[in-house]
Amino acid sequence: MKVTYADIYDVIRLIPRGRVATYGQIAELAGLPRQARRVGYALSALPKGAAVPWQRVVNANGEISMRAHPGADRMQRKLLRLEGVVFEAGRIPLERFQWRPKS
DNA sequence: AAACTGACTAATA
DNA sequence: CTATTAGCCAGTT
Repeated sequence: MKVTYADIYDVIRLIPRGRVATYGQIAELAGLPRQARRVGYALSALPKGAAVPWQRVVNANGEISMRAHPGADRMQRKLLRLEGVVFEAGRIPLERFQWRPKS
């Protein structure tokens, strides 16, 4: 079946406040195993003003991934800290903050 | 229709 | 720690 960017956005909307998810994790939940990259592609195409908590998506290392817009990584960090997510040595301890759906 | 564009990950050296 | 490699495709122009 065809998985569109909108489907990926739907998964990202499920991430609770104060939690983060990795690209690979979202890819898997969206039915796209091993296609983490496409999640990144979808986010880069995210329309301005879309109701998607994009800041809760980080890479597998708990770090913020680079993007075209300069300074955006700094803002992402700020937004996450406001939600209670802690950064240690420039990264998020995923064992504590990664979203675990269903459990 | 065809070319171009991108927020990744895991494995290996 | 860094570098390289293979795996992946919808949306926009």
